[in-house]
Amino acid sequence: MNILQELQARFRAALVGLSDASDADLDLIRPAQDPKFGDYQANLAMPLGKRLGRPPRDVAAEILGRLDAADLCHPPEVAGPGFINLRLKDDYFIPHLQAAVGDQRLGVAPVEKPRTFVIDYSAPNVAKPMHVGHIRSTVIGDALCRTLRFLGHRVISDNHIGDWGTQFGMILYGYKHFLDAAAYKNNPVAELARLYRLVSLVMEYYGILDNLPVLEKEIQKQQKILEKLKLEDQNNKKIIEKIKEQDDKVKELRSTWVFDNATRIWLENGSTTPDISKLIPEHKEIRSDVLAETAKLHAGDPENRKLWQEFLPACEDEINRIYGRLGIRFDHTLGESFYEDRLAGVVEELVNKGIARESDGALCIFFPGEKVPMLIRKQDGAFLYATTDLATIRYRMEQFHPDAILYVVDHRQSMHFKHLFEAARLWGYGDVELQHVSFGTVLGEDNRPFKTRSGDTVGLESLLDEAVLRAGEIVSANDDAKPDGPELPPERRREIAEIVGIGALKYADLSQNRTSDYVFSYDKMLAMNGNTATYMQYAYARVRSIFAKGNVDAAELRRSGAEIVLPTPAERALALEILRFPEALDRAAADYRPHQLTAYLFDLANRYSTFFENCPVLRAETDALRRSRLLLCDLTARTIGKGLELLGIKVVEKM
RNA sequence: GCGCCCGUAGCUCAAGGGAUAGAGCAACGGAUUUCUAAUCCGUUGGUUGCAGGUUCGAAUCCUGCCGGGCGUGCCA
Repeated sequence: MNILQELQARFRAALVGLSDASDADLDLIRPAQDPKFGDYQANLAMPLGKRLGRPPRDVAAEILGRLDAADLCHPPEVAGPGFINLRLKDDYFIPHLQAAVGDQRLGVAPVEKPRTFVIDYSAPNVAKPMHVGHIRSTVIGDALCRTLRFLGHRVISDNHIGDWGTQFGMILYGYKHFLDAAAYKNNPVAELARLYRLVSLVMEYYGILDNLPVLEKEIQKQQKILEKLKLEDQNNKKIIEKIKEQDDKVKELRSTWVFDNATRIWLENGSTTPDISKLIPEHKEIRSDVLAETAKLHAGDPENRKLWQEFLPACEDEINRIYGRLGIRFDHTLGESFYEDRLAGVVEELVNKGIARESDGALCIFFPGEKVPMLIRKQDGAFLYATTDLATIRYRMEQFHPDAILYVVDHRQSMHFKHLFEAARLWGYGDVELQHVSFGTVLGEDNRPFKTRSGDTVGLESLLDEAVLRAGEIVSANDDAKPDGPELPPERRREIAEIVGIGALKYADLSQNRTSDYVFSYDKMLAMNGNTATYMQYAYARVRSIFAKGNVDAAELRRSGAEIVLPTPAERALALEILRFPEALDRAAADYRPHQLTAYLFDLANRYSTFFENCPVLRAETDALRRSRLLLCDLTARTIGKGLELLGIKVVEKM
């Protein structure tokens, strides 16, 4: 039961015949901003009055004259310039609450018109360990899958893994030159990760070696420009500004040089772990050789192909282990390699249709009014990720016939997706909704991209371990402080810590508007106050604890036919909040923003806390009131549990 | 240079063109023989970067400026 939808339906009927009214006006029916305005408010009389050329209050009065909602709410009031304030009758919504008691879906009706979604998220490069950068895509994508699926849509999740790129060339090179056979036999994943790191360090060394002279030249050039500027009119404000800008530019170049040079020395004198200083001289051509290994793989070289087939399962096992820990699964894992044999055909067709054309030796798709094209084939004949993405769209359209394809990818790729979607439309895929569900960067508490102290990106697994470790400390401290003494054995504490730690990590990400960067903080995500998973899990556990303490069987209670009554404001507020669950899910799904759901859960948990403070449950004055309150507790817990489940977060019975 | 995004309380963030811009943290003051205080209640704190404009109504839409991030032809 969606109260908002019901109100909108009633208003729609009341607006019939009122010229110029449309469904868009119904969007202006909302939950009240302030309790003193009632439960819901309709703000549609103002724009309507404007369009009809009549005083809004008159329009509001006319609408109310036609409105048939006496069963839903008390007589509405017109306030201010024409706000219509609506106060629901308890008799109206209590039966819906009562219905939710016996409903697996908590009164959330499936959508009338299910759509088919393909959701593309996580997409790590499987040749290297997952890191902090993968968490947002993975967590947000998973939450969207779960939420849309629960709402009744058909959802196909597809992990478009990187299993065909240069990273595999690096591992191939490493395997052929640096392999520790015993280590590989013992733990292939760890050895491949070691090889990857080794090769990338040596490559970085030669990259820097090449880059330093270029930097020096550029510094000289920019320095000259700076000197010239200094000779100009020093009273001109614009010149002074330019000098400052130019000075910053030079400084930045110099600091890059200093940093790169320090890295060079660091790599040369053997202070790295592992020490690569002895390897450097023996692998002067590593960068082109790695590319050659990649090219050989793509060309079908039997040895490289065989090795790739050997590596891939190990790499996939590794990421699957982490997905297992995160509770994430995919319907499909169709990586880049899956599309390899389709790319040439895609390019040929785009050229034949006149969508792509040659430019500087590459094949490009140009867009009206845009300077930069999208490249679909390089000068050397190799394909690019744009090519794969186009082939992927075709495959998904043919295989799944989706109404929408969502790409949960960070915002830095917005131009790529703009181009990709435009190209897809030119190619004939104009009907499908193509959405870049973008998100910001994960920052450290210094407001810079989250890195370790030595500057490496943080591995995803160590992130999980740290969150779980800290959660464990909190769980133990709390259990030790319980009034009747600790009740959790060590292994149970560990299980709870895993759920609390990983839940905190996910929730911290999901509760933020995905479009902005977000600042990563263990302390904040594990805080017990505020909008955190821990607070929500705690609210859930407290409810369960009441049932345990009162020796109440929740399932039996639900079947008992006990009635809900709402004698106090705290109970009424909690009851209404429970019924708003469907509205929150709709909002979260509408713009693919899970933080709408977390915000709702936080509101719900807050109302519950107020209720919990004010309304004794087990010690309620009468047995009827006790049973009513137990039902409210149960509904709250189930709603929190379901909401968290849709976010991919688990709950515990005790914590 | 061009393009995209962002700028809200000391900090981290909310706010569907709607009434007095809200939370958490921090600070301060209260509540506990706990139905789990990992809590609750309250106080303080704002020129929503600046200047215009559109509108009955702007944090939100438009224009310009200031500040920041990201991207910008053969990586993904």
